[in-house]
Amino acid sequence: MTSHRSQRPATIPDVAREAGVSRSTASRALADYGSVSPDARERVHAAAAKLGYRPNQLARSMITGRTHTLGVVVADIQNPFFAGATRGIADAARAAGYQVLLANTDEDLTQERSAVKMLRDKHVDGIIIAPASSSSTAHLVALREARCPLVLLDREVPSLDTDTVTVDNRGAAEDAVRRLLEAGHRRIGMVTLGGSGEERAAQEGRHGGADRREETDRHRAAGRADGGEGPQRGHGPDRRRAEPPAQVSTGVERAEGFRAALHAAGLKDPDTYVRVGVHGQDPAALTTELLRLPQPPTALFTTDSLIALGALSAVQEAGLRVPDDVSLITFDDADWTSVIRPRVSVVAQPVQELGARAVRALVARIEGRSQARSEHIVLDTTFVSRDSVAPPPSR
Amino acid sequence: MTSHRSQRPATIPDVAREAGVSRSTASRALADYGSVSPDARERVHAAAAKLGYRPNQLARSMITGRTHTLGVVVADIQNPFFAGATRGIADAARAAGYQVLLANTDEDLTQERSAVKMLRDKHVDGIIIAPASSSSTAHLVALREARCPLVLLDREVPSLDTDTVTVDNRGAAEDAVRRLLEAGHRRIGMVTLGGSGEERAAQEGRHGGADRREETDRHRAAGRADGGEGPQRGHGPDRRRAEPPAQVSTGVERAEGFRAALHAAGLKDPDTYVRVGVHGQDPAALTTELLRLPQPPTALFTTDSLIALGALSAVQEAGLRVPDDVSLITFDDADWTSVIRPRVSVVAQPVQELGARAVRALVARIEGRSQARSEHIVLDTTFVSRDSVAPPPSR
DNA sequence: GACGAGATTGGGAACGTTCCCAAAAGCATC
DNA sequence: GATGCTTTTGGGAACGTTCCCAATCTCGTC
Repeated sequence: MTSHRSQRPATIPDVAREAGVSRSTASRALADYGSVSPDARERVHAAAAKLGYRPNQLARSMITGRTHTLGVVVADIQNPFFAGATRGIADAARAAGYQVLLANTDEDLTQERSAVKMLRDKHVDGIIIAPASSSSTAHLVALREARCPLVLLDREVPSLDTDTVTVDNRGAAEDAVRRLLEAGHRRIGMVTLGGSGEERAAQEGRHGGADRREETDRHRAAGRADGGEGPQRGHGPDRRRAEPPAQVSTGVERAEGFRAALHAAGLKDPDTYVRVGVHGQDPAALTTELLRLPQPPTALFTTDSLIALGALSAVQEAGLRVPDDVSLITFDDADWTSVIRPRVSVVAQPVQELGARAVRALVARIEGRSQARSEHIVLDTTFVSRDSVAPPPSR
Repeated sequence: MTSHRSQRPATIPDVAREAGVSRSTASRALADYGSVSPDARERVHAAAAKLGYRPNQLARSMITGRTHTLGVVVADIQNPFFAGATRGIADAARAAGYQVLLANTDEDLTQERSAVKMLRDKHVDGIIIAPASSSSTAHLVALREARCPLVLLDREVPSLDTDTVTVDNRGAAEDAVRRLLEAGHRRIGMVTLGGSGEERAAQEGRHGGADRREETDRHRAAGRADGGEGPQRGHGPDRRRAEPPAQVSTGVERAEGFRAALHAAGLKDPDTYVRVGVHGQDPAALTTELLRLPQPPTALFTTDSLIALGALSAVQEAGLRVPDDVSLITFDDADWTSVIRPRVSVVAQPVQELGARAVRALVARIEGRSQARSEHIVLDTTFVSRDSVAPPPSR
């Protein structure tokens, strides 16, 4: 086969000519629709094999309006969480007959917007996105208006009516923190990273200097610790920059769960030990800040495995030990958590499954076999109890 | 703008009509080529903005023959090495104005072949691949024959004349092992994973027809695994399953470096402590096998961070400690290697840079600005000395 | 006012497919 | 042999763009 080693790849007209039929008949025989006589069908297939014919998907997409391609927009493929989710997406997409066009945004809204634009221009059949912001969502709204199927992965956007695949972040965080409380901890720290520096600077109203941004972020992060829940609001008029909207829903929800647990235990000022950094910031520094407090936390709750690593190194740097001096629970069951000593107790998310379900929901939407109402899939997390939680040190 | 919220997205004819010019003029004004009067240009741009015109890249690709899309085929996006490389690829591609179509093959040749086929059908401008096999490469050869730009990432295929981006695996491995030797070790184990189970099963001869080709490959690869160095050949006929062919070039080269170091130190039977598993196999089990030997190795060399994790857990399982009982060096500076105690000494590869260089080489090839001869980029590894290497225990 | 050079413009074709529809062929029935 | 039905076939158009080329316009010069 493929004996004719012609320069130009064979097209349907070529195959038709070789088989002695018309374009239409050849097309029907190859795509297997309409009616074709057994004889013609066979000749066409033989000709196609002989010429090494491969259908041009671009041309096909032009006509059918379908590319069989899914756009995937994530913050950071290097984060094991997203690597796992992407893996799940890739596998499920392949199984469903779709390919994956990947964009990495580094939590940067500008990049996210341009990625979405590109994906639209390339006419992907649908998009799976872990949006960098739950507030700046014009590009996502536009997507919906253009009737482009859209599934939100891991993160939610309250104002957007679309399918989502998430976990119960609030509940899982509350459960994890409750375990720390049950171990006897009263001073529990939370370290998380949320939103992009860029967006925050933009929201602050100034956008010029790149380093001023850092500075605002810092205030913001500190401010975030001030709350966001109603009761804590009335700080006075000039604290405006002290009430930053938490950018990604997961961060917000986990913080809510964190607070709820503390609240239920009758602890006040739950945000004393909360540190929210911007993406790219060193979580170790944030942790060190906590550990240097006059009354440092005796337990730490971190919202992903990379942050946990930073926290761990800050703890070591401070000459402290897990779990004797500081207990630790983190979101995400990274590969090292069960090998490192002490093994780290984690809130395990079904990362691949999250991606796979997103694909299934998206494909269902694309292929028109799903109800009008948007679907909100919430998968279970699993608390994996290991050795990083102990009672607080007795002083 | 975009006041006309029409169902069908605007096309060039729409814009032309709105601006009162012809299709051609509109196209020229938008794509900015040929000559267009300032007046016409302005009217066209105004019309485009008003209608919210977005060029259809599919149609454009049909004409230009360029999709501005790069195909990326990797074994496992969840492996931090590939996650990092993919990250580098995604970033560099975006910078160069390309998008990334991702395929995950799980080291499975069948999947790899079909991924390559799909990418060709979608007319990607070029492909970056970390091939699962350095011997079964018909699909890659076909790619070359179709003049599809191709860059090999991380792994080489000797028989294929194309650009490659790698590190000096042999040298880096030799250097690492030499360090173990210098610390006084004489029994050094190597744990690696190579090739896919599927291919091996096929190569063992049981797998139906169509694979006889594969079988010949096996003999070749086996010869290669023996070192290619004459002296070590004669092991006797029945040791065949003790000499699994390392399928991917990195595995082979690292094994070569390993043997070269032992050889230079005057040690014989360098393969006594070499364990090669198939992809998906548990590296901990392989390690345990080594540790249970009557004369177990006092140092371990692993070829990626996931294997190191497995080795580490086997060492712990055996009640041994790093580095007191067993020293460890691994390829790949995963995030946890500097946080875990003891910190693990590693051969760090410039993962993102590897991906970025692959993109640059590929884009240069695509855009025709590279010489005819294929380019072999070899990046430097860095040995990061930490705390996992100590002298062997004195008995 | 005729001429030519250069800018500007618009129509037609092309890319490779699928889809629509009308024509042709096959075949049984009256 | 004409009629009607079904199967098979092929030509034309369409998708939305870019490219080619010839036609027109502008304008300065003799």
